[in-house]
Amino acid sequence: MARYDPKQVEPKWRAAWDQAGVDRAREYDARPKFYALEMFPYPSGRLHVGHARNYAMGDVNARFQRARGFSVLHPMGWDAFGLPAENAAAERGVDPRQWTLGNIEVMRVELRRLGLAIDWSREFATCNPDYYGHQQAWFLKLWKRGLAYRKEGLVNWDPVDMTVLANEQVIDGRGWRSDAPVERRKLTQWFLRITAYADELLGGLKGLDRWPDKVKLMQENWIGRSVGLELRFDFTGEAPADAGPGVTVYTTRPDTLYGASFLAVAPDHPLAELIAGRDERAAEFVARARRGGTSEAEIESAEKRGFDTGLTVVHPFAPERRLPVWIANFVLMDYGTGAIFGCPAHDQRDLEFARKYRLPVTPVVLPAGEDPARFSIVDEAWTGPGRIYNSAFMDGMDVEAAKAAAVARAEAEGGGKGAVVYRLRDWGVSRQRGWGCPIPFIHCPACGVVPVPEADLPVRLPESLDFTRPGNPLARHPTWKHVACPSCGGPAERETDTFDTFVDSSWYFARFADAHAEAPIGPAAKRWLPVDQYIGGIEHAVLHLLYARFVTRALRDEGLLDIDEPFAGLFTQGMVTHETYRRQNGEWVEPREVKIVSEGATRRARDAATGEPLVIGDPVKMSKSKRNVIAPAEIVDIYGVDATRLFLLSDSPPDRDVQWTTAGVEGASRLVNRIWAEFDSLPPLGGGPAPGSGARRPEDKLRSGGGLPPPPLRG
RNA sequence: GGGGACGUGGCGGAACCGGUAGACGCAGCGGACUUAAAAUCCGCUUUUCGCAAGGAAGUGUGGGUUCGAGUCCCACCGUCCCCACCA
Repeated sequence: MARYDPKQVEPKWRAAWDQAGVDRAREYDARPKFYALEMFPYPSGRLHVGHARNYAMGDVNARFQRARGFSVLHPMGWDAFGLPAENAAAERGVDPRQWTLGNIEVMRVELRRLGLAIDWSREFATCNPDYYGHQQAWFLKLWKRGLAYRKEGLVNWDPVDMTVLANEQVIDGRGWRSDAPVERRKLTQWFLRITAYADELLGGLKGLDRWPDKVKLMQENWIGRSVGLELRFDFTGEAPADAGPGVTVYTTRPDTLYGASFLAVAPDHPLAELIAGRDERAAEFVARARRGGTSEAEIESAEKRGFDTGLTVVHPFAPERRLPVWIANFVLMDYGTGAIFGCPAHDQRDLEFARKYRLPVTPVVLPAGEDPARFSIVDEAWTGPGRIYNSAFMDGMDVEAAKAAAVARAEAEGGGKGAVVYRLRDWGVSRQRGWGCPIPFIHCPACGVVPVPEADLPVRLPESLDFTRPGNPLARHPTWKHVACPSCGGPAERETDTFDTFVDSSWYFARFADAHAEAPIGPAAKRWLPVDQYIGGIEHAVLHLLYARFVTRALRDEGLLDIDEPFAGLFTQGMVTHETYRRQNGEWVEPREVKIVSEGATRRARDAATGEPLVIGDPVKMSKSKRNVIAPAEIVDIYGVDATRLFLLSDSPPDRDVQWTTAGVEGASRLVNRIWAEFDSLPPLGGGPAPGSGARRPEDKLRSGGGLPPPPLRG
């Protein structure tokens, strides 16, 4: 065979590998284990070159580790619940299950064609009751431990589609499908208590020495630990009877307490709601503040607005001072205590607020080199270091010493205590969606929230659902939700919310380790976990990777796992980009319709059919809207798997973006051909002359000066 | 507003602990093979001066440390990413 023909060679070896079962992971194997995993795909229906690059990397690693003598587990499955299936159902009337399973069939064929060393015997899809039933089982266990709970919380509510949206589904303050302004709405939702592990999740990062620093830093910032003081300001005179003795605020700057000129509570703070219930103007203010968007533009332009409740509190360190209590739109209910003390001299937001409502501005931190008699705050709050003044017992201290002194005094006088607060919020896992894992609970008018008995798991989705109308199809299904209460036997209703799909992906790696086990996590998980090398996109740096780290710990405490960290090594690969092509009228043109002409060093693009000149745009992430998507199947057809993979892995460092170019894959293809020709020209192993090349021996070939130079010697 | 990463030929990029800058690939130029082309193979290819031998400059900009800096330090310019009314 003179030339390499991938169409002949590749199927032969794929079949040989399959038959020999070389990719099967063996449980009983004396060699040390290696668990290689790439983030499993959503079955969108078509394999993307980004997938091809991701799985080629994982495949190279899996084969390399096997060659090094490890017993390798390298599985594959499908993150199969999610919105695209519902959208397809709504738009084309197809059944989400059929749509999803059909996509899996197509993508499995495409993946297998890539010749990946995957143990397909462990394949599963998260939309299969065999998988999600186990998820329901461990969720019930976490509920019994108090790690899963229901509470009323503020959510992004799409008033047109009538569903909660994840933050990622809110684009510039509007629902991504309906384009309706998203409201902040109070809704009772299921939560997982990830905050109980905040400290451990933060501390655990230190041990992850095979994770990119960038990802660890992003998680650290996301968890956002801060040390400060919780302090109660007591009401003066007549406060509403049910308002309690005062308002508890949280601050990281207790050193600036003597600069306080007001208190402010969030519009959702119980006190604000209490006032709103008695005062129409307050109610109006609260309603308006709640409507405010969370998009970047809105926050930047959002004016600081407040409502004076008329209540006053006593300054805990200076009882003669009275401070007004405001409701302010810039105070967040779900951070700290939902209430702050305003120190305009040393906080920019407080300063803007104070200027608008003519509240006093008293500096208490003197920057080095300033004269205390002359120093004043104009437009910019001073947030830097300095010496404390105007502050009684803290006068003369530096900022850090004053913080400690203020906390000590607040604790001694009983009104406050040092407190560590995290930016991290509990994980809201409820979605009003029909194509997801049902949350296994039953609402009984007599018994309240009752767990589905373990024997009744899995709680299966009904066979058919109506996705053509907005809202949750499970909630309006005629029969599905009506059940007898497991506790009293009376009529009751199922929970109709389903899990956020990040729950599905928070433990799949553990299921792969014992994919057919009776229990959610089988005994073989002990052998394989943790994942030794995990590979995926940087876009999951926080959400998926943090959720998986949390669930691993929660399941460990439940006795299901015996590891702290799910992924010992992490690698984040770059995206595959491609040039874009546009007509003069701005219309995007697909690469396959473009002819590239080189004129000296400059490249020009023309429409391959009409010759119309096209504008070449910078390489950007492949997307349908810019029509610059390359389907791996077409490339593999032309160049074969090896050339395609070689190009994707060699043209650019794996953690950086790679620009897809036809010239590049052609170069890779030439190399594959040269290697083939080199070996093809050698005599067969049994001796005798090789066809067409004379009786050359390998040594002659290496010495002949032709072909590749010898590799450099390395230490 | 806060945090982080990165700036090297026409292009993607290499250079590991501070020690020959530009590996490898693409594009380009020249040659071999061929009636011709494709394919393949060989050579050249940072810029600039020079017929050549050879010389000079050169890793975003300006400083600094060092015998020696793409690499370390400071400032600036630019690009990208993450978070963001987080008290």
